[in-house]
Amino acid sequence: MPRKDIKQAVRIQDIAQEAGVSSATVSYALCGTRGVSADTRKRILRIANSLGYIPNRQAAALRARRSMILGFLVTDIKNPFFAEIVCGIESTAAARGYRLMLCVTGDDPRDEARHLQMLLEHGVDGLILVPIARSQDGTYPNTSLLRAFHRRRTPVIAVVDAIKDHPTARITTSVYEGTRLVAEHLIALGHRRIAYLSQPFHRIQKFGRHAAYHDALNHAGIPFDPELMVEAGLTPDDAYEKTGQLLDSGIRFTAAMYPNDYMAVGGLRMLRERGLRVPDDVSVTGFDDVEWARFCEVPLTTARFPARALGEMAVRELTERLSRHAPPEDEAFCQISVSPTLVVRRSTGPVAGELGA
Amino acid sequence: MPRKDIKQAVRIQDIAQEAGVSSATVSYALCGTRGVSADTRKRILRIANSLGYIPNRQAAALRARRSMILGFLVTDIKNPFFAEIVCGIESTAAARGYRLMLCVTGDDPRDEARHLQMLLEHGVDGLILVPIARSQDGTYPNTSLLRAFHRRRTPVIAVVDAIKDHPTARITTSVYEGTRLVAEHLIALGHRRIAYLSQPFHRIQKFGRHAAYHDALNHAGIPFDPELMVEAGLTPDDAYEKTGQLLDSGIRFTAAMYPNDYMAVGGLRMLRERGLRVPDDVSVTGFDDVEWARFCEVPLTTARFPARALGEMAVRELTERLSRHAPPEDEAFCQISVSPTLVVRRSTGPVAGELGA
DNA sequence: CTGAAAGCGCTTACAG
DNA sequence: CTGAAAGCGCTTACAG
Repeated sequence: MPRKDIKQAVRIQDIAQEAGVSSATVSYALCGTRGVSADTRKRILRIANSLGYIPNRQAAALRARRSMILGFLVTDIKNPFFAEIVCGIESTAAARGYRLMLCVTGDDPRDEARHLQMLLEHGVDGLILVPIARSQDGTYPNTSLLRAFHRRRTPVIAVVDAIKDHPTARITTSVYEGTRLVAEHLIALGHRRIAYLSQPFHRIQKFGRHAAYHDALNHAGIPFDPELMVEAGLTPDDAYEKTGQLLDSGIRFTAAMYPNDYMAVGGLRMLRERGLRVPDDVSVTGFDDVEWARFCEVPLTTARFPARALGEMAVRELTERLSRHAPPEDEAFCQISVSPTLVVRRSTGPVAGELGA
Repeated sequence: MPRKDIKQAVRIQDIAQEAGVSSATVSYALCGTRGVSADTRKRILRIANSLGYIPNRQAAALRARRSMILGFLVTDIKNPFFAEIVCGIESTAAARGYRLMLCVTGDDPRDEARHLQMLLEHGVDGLILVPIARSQDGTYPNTSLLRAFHRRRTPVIAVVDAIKDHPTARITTSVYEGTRLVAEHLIALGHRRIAYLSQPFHRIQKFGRHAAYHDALNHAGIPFDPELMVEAGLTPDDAYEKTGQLLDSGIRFTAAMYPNDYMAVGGLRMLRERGLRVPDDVSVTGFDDVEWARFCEVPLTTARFPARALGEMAVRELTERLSRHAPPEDEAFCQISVSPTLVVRRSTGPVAGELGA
């Protein structure tokens, strides 16, 4: 028994009836997919408006095979660098009529798999992902799911990091360049014992951060000391911990590099708690140049990447490809690497003494 | 002409054929909506799996009138407080089988309207929103859109802020309590000239921040000085600016309150640039207790609200109501106000001298 | 426990 | 410029 008080949603059919035309005509008038006489169109629009018509996107999606939804899969939204990328993605997508389905993986491959599966089920028109989740062996664990996107002709674009051993479109940040820029800045200031509070090692790319660090030292004739290379988790809390352990170990260093600003603030805090002055006692560097980097305790020297623009570019590439009905052959339709700029602030300075020992 | 190389998506119908049963049985087996003999079920699941079946949620949504999507409308995702709420929402939603459609309004009522409209069109099953967008006259501008959600029996829950003059469910942070806690902490430290770098005034609630500030002063017998109440935008940059202008004006104050941590870091920076020590010269307070608050230049005294839990609660209320098929009568099915805890860190201290003049 | 069939609200060839 | 009709892939009464 249908309840009288539940107002049924108005459909295209209702407008058609009211306007005395077919539902096809209403659809064409509303979407502009085909010419409709000016009179009829105006009448239809007026009626749609007066009836409070709200198109049903599910139905449209089912029939037209496009959902007008983009998926974004990210490891951690609390990292302000990713938050800014989301901003860029959301606003650009909205301007083009797309909505954003947001998935947070917490850097867990199984979570990423579950989310990719759901994104497939919801029929997103395109996928942007930060594919940081890697297995311990360094390979990317979810290639089979990505292939499912490919089979459906759903374009996929990796952002920030590329996907290991899988040729997809990507807009990556040149971590090699950035790390090298930062390292050489420190070396130029006279630092020779530079600690690197790095990411989990299995996530490091072949020609990535570690390579840049090594090359910079090598180029300056500074021997590499493995003791200075410390593995840390991707949060300020872990950077804080690991910095403390490094100080406890008695290993000498005059500068500390962090793989992102988010972690660098954790490091800064530990140094302060141990009574060390930045940059007088230790120079500190971040990576990314998030909004907060210049508001830090000591404004951070860092490598700047245009986070917001990264998100905007990703959406542009995706939507352009969607509107082109591009041939599915070139999975890697976009291969961009964004270069950083070195931003020197107060957290770095010339060497004074050496820390530890 | 259908291309041979395009592999058609496998449908329930294909599984049914392979298994020699009806598509209804496949649907029941997959969703568990009705009993299916153990044998048949097992066979169906095996076939679905081997065929790489991916359910089409658009079709299911259209028929069953539930999209399994929740909408979240937020003013600014770069504010870490909101980023943390998103975390709570996303993980809780995912655990219950819902995806998240994220909309960022930038505190613009027109943008909010556009996004609400799209959320309606996409048929979200529930809506969580931070309804900060208000018109200049202090009323909430998008009530008519919210009524459209109500007509569809789509539950709506406001988070952080309530919706002015519109009875919806809500999980708000008690800004009155928080502000009062912070103000009285400063008063107890001997401060009498407390600047308040407030939000845009038209966004202030009746029994909100300003009332708490006034009451705290009043209670302590301190006269209110309107010069100390400064209107600022909701970003660190604007807080930075306005703090500078306040210093330039020569108005004396020994403490500065900010309406959130995000803005407080902007204030801290300006104070540092002017050579003022915190808390020796000026005490500073934030609001929210975001992750970064304790990593600040000077760790912030602030009022802590459980951001992540807020998001989790909102999703729980929403999904519980959805599964209950609750009567639509009580639009305000949830009326929770979360109380803060005062977190005292290094940014506040006893009065020394007075600033300015 | 199972099946045949209607229908969710659109879009889009097909025909005029 | 317009209409009649098929169909997207599901779910769900209805009937047995």
